[in-house]
Amino acid sequence: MIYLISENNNLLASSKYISINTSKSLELIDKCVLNEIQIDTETKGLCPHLNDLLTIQLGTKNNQFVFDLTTINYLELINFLNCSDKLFIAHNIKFDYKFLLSIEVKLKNVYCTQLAEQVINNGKEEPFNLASLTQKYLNISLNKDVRNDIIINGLTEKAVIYAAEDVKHLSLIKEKQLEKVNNDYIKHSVNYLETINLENEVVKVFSLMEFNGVTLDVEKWKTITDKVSESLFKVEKDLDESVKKEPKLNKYVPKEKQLNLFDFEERDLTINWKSSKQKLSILKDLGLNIKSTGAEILQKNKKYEIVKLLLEYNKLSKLNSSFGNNILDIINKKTNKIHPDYWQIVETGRISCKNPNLLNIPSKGELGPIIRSAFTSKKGYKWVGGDYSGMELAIIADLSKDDVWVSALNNGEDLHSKLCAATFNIPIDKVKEPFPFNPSLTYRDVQKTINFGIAYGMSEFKLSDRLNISKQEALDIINNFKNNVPTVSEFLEKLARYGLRKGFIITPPPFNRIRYFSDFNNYKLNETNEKIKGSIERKSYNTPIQGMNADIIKAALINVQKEIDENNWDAEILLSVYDEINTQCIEDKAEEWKVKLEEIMISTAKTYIKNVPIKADCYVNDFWKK
DNA sequence: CAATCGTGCGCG
DNA sequence: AAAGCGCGCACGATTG
Repeated sequence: MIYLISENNNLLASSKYISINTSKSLELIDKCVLNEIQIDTETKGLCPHLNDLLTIQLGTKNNQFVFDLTTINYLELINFLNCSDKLFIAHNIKFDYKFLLSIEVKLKNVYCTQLAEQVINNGKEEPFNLASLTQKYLNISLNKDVRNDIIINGLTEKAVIYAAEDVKHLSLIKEKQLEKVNNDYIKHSVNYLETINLENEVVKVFSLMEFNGVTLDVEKWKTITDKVSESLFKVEKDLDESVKKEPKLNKYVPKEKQLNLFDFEERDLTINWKSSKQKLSILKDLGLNIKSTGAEILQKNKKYEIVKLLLEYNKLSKLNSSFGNNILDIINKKTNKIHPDYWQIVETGRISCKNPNLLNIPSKGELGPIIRSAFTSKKGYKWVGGDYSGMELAIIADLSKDDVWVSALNNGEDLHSKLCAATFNIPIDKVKEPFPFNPSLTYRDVQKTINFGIAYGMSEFKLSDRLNISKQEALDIINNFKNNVPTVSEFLEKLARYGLRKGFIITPPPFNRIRYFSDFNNYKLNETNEKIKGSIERKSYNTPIQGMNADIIKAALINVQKEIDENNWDAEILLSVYDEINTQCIEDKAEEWKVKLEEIMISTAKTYIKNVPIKADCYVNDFWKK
C-alpha cells in the first residue's frame, strides 16, 4: 500500500494510494516497521546546497510512505528521522544523506545497497546501479524514466507511484547480499561483512565532508596561478629560442621567420610544447635515442639545454593546467566552498576524489606547499591536520612479522638505514655515502626505492632503469635484499600464490576486504602469459598492504567523527588524503583538539596493527600544511 | 564535430 | 615499455 503525505490538492483524490497526515503516517510506520526501513529522496538536482529536496520516501516491502516536502510541514518527520534507531537502507545513500543534512537530519544507522554491492563484487566488472540489482536479485525491472519527470512537472500521480517503488525492494536486496556474503564465507572462508559495516559507517563521514566542503583562499590561489603561468610563458620563449639556435632543429623554424628581423609577434614558432608527439620528434632530431618523453627519460638527458628547459616547462605546464584557475569554477555559488565528490571504494579499498580531485593537490617541490596553503580553515577556526608516518612499512612489518623490520621499528631505528646496511653489507654510518654506480644517490636512497618498490613487485628492469645501473647489478641488489629479509619475501610470495590460485586477494583481518582480479579468467586460459601473471602477482602483493592502510584510515575517520559528535567538539573533518586527516576546529580549542585527533588516529591504528608502534603527527595551523 | 584513446604527471 | 601499486585530469591525436 502506498501512502501519500501531501497538501497538494491535485494529488489527493487518487485511488492508487491513500492520503494521510504526517502524524498518522509516522504512527503507522512505527507500528509496521520492526528494525529496518528503506529510504529514498527525490530532489530538484544534484547539489544539496543549490537544489531543493522534493520528497522523502520511507518504506517496507508492503507499505510505502511518500512525503511531499514542498507542501507539508515536515518538522515532525525531521524529528522522527533524527531520533530513530532503526536501520535506514538506501541505494547510494551518500546522495540522500547530504540532502537530509540540508534539512538538518542525521540518520544514526544506515545500510547502502550500492556500497555493499561494490564490496561484494569488488574488482568484478558488474554493474551496481539500483535497476541492475533489482533485476539481478529479484528479477524485477525498474523504470527509471520518471525521475526527470519530477524535476520538470513536480509531483504527479505517476511520480508518487514511482517514488514509492524505489523503497520497496531494498530490504530484500540487502537480504540477498548478506546471503551472498555468507555463501562466500562458506565457500572461500572469506568473511567481508566487517568491510560492509565499515563502509556503511564511514559513508556518513564522507557525506558530511562533501556537504561541508573546504574553503579555498581565492586571492591567494590566483596569485599563485598567475606566477605559474608567467613562468610558463618565459620558459616557452626560452625553448623557442634554443630551437632557433640549434642548427639540427632548423626545420622547425619557418624560412620567413628566420629572415624576419622585425618580428613583433609574441611567438614566432608554431611548436606546441604540450604535444608529446612534437616533443619526441624534436628530441629525436636533436640526436636523442628515446622512445618517450616522460620525466624519467628526460632526467637522464639533462646535458641538453632543451631537455633541461623542457623538464621545467612540463612541471609548470602541469601545474598551470591541472591546478590552475579551473578550480575556481567549481566553487559553490552558495557556500563559496569546494564540495568534491568522493568515490568511496576503489579496488584496493582506498577512496578516490573528483570535481576537483583533492587527493592530488601538489605538495612537493618549491610550489607544492604554497599551493596547499591556499586551502584554509574558516574564520575563527584553525586547520588541525595530521598524518600517519610510515604506515605501509608498519603494515609490512606487522603482517610479515619479519624480525629485522619488526625490531627496527620497535627499537625506533631508521628502517631504511638498517636494511640498507644489510643489503649492501656496509656499516650503518656509511649509508648516506654516495652509491658508487650512481653517485647522485646515496645507498640509503637506493634502499628506499627498494623498500617501497620491491614490496610491490618491482623487477630488476625497473630498478636498473631507475638507478641507472645494469640489470645484473639490480638483480644482485634485489637478491641481497631478499636474503636479508627472507620473511618479508616469503610473506609476499605467499600472497602472490594465493592470488594466482584463487583469482582474488583479501586484506588482513578483521576487515577481509575482497578484491577479485578481472583478468583471472584470461590467466587461466593461458597460464604462461607472463604479462597477466605478473600483473596478478603484483596486485596480490600490493592490495593487502594498500588496502589495510585504507581500512584503517576509514576506521580512524569513523572514530574521529564519533568523538566530535559525542563530545560536541566545534570541529569538522575537512578532507582525508590517503594517510592524512584534516579538520578545522574553533580557535580556542584547537590545541586540545590536536592532541585528541592524534590520540584517536594512533589508538585506532593500534587496534589493527599490534606488532609495531604507530606514529601520527598532527599540527595546528591556519591552512593546509605538508 | 563529438567521442574515445594515448601520454604524461599530480598525489599517496 | 611488459616488467612497482592505486587513482583523476588535461591535452593532443585519432576515430567515426
